[in-house]
Amino acid sequence: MGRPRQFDPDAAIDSAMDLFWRKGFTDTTPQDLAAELGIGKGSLYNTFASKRALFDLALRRYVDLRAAGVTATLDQPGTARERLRAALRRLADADATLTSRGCLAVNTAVELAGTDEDATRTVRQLFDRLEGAFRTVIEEGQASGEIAAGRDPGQLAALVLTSFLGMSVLAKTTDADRIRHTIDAVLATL
Amino acid sequence: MGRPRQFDPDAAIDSAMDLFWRKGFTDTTPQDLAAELGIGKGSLYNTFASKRALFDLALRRYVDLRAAGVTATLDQPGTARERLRAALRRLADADATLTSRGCLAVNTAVELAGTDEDATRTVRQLFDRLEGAFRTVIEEGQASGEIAAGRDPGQLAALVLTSFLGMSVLAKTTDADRIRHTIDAVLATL
DNA sequence: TTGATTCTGTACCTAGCGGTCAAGAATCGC
DNA sequence: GCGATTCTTGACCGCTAGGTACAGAATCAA
Repeated sequence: MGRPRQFDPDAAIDSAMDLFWRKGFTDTTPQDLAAELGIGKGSLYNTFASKRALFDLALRRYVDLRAAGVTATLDQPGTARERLRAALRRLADADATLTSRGCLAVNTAVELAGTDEDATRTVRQLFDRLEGAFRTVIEEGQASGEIAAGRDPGQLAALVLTSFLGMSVLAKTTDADRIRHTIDAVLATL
Repeated sequence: MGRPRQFDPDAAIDSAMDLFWRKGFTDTTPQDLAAELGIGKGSLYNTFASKRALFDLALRRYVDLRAAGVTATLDQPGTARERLRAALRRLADADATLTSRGCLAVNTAVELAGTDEDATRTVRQLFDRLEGAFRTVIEEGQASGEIAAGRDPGQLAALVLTSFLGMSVLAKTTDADRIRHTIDAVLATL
């Protein structure tokens, strides 16, 4: 009972994710959030405990979305190489475009790691999931003879992950073309 | 004439660089800076136009220090591979240690790119300088037969740069050991 | 000395932050 | 219809940010 909520909290988290993604945690104010969600500040704080709590939900959603997106792409049919390229493209496109906001997880790592253990853990979780997914495809590629079997798949996966993180940084200072070239460079080494 | 300044502005920039490096631009307050430099806020603003202007000086200094350090390491005697490893180690050690503050340029790219064209340019300058230096060593390695000559040196240099940026991000969430492993992974692909 | 000049510390200013609260509006069970 | 309950709006609050003003302290030229 009681007055029904006049907005969808779930959609609100999506919008909040978008804002935090574009502006970062610190530079996003409660005003900004309320305006973006189209609600009053009171409703915001009535539904979410604090700016920080909302950010947590948004970050978790981002991590789930990314992880799911990448594994889905990697599970598509095709050679290991093709699937890896598609996955990196997908990540890069989602992150690099739209005023080059980069990757929320990377942005958060840089902004909050060291001061916020919770956020750091969530970010690390995404990194680990991505690395694990990369490793699986690489091993498949090695099994099919498509990728040289001599090299440690864990090492290769670490390289791919690190390159992706680097691309997310690069995306903030350069154009999408350079990102695509970098993807080529990564795949050429496998 | 007039009362002589009671602190060294040059040393002040160094201290400021250190603070900005650890806490980021937004989270560093004029109070913090004055305290760290051991001077009053009045002196701070009498010497430097604004927090932003001080940051600019600090960032430029960082860029010069890094660029000089890397080229110096790469100019040392040794094989191309050895020199590259030393350079990456040096970068990683300077950036990863000490409460894992990462790389000031990377941090700045993530925090300020998109809203601050000046800072973005300065950061991009460092990235370009690093990539250029990497490329030179790689070409030397190819000439001496130490690195496979078949691959585009520009592509390899882009890969090394991107990996370094990725490591700077990773450094904020993981321990130094993982960074060292990643360096190995990068060198193994050359 | 005295003045002109430039530094120094501290009090102060305005704006905006993250967050709270009171008054009213919807909904429900009865 | 009437409470009880929960949401919504918008005014409000304490605090700190980035920055300024000002009175005093050093210096130098004359």
